[in-house]
Amino acid sequence: MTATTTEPQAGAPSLTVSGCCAPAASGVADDSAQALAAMFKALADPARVKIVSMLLNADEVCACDVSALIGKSAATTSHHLKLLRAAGLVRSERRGTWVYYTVVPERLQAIAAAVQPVPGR
Amino acid sequence: MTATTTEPQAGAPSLTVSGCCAPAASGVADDSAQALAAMFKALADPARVKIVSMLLNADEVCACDVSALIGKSAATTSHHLKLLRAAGLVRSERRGTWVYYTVVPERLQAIAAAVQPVPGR
DNA sequence: TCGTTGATTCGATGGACATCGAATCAGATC
DNA sequence: GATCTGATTCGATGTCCATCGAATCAACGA
Repeated sequence: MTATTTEPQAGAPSLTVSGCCAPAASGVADDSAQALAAMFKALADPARVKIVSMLLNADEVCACDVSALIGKSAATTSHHLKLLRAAGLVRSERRGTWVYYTVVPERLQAIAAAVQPVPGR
Repeated sequence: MTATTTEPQAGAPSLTVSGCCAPAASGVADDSAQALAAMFKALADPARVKIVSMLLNADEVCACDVSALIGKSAATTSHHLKLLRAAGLVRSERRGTWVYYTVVPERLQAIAAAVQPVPGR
């Protein structure tokens, strides 16, 4: 496995059903709901929220800094980064001894779009 | 407890630090991260994603319909609705025998804003 | 080649949560 | 008041997860 692992690149599902008028608010499909819930779950921890916050304010962050900034052990930090990577929200790149993390903007924008209210409502 | 319980109405925290230049990507404050993580956790379940999806596509939904649409028991449905209410993402209103749920747009927009990349980046 | 340092994985543990059946509460109707 | 129906709460249970210490892996420098 190389530095950047293969992550899910699902086409952004939206909470607002893209098709036509549902009979009585059918809602999103089962698999879409599952995919979205997985992304939300990846952010459902203060430590991971902080990590993504850091990445949003600096294009890349060294893993060695993450541990100190979230105040957790190296093992726990690696665990959180792994979950974020698995959710496709961040990417990792090894340069020599250090590993740098960057955000995946498309995925975050997908989340933003998912919770946006229907325009015509 | 009346129909509409008291829910958190925290001013939308943002993952992008609103203040000035952080020394080296300090990230969001501890309490803001916690508040955001709580909102994400409220959506970290397919059933709750479906519920919010329904509410985004219909201005209000009867609790009696929710149970059928997510395919869970009434008790479980009530549990999920309670969590969404506690997170301030939905509101409930009792009208006679039935309870109707509506989305809280500000809160969802807060989530959307939180994962939005910094404009000037 | 060896020791050093950073990153990840492994194993264990304590706590949180999704789920449901049963019980209870809240209105409405008779 | 009695009863019916919908909504919520309670208690129990099985599973998932956050956390850390220890072990392992990866790259670099002496």
